[in-house]
Amino acid sequence: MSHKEDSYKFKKVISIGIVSELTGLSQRQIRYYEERKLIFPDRSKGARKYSFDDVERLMDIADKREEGVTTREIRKELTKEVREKMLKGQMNAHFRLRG
Amino acid sequence: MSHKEDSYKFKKVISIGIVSELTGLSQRQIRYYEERKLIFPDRSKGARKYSFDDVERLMDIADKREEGVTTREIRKELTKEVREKMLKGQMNAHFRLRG
DNA sequence: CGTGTAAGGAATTCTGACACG
DNA sequence: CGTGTAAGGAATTCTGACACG
Repeated sequence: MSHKEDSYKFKKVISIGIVSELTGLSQRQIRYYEERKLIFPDRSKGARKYSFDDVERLMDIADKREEGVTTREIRKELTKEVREKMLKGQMNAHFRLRG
Repeated sequence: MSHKEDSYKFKKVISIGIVSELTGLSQRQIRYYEERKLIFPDRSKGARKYSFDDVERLMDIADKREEGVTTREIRKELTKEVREKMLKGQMNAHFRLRG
């Protein structure tokens, strides 16, 4: 279930300059989306570090912004997704327990 | 045959400071192995950028160095591998052509 | 040969703020 | 609200060199 490649996708090692090149977003935009809690980089000695997964998420955010979706709405969608995943986890645990 | 994860593994986006943390090698060592043609980072505005594949390769190099293998020998092994891969590619082409 | 280090410069990143709308 | 920009500082990276062995 867990491949070695998974670590590549989720390991936060990319600096903001490269993320900006990869996504086409300005550093200002990327930092702002963090402020709005849409993205959660790690920090290595103060500097933000992103994963490939973060880069993909930023591209999704960019698409939604172009469609006119506000950061607030994107944030809500994220919250909802997290809520659904937790519920799913609960249900899995439930059915696992009951056969 | 080609997964999306492949691009994660080979995309050169990691700066030398992070590679140093990831491998435990000093920046001096990493640059020296490049000088000896054991590793081939990209450059983004002058700064070296490495892939996860490069990071793994550096760990292999580190292991060999600890065993006392010289950079020259490691370089020879690499040359040999490349030679073998080219031969294999030739053979694949050969048998594909002849059924 | 392989690695450490000090040196000086150039490029990167960070934060808080002002601007505009 | 979302993004641009100038500002000043701190941390990063680069190269060529000297050191040691």
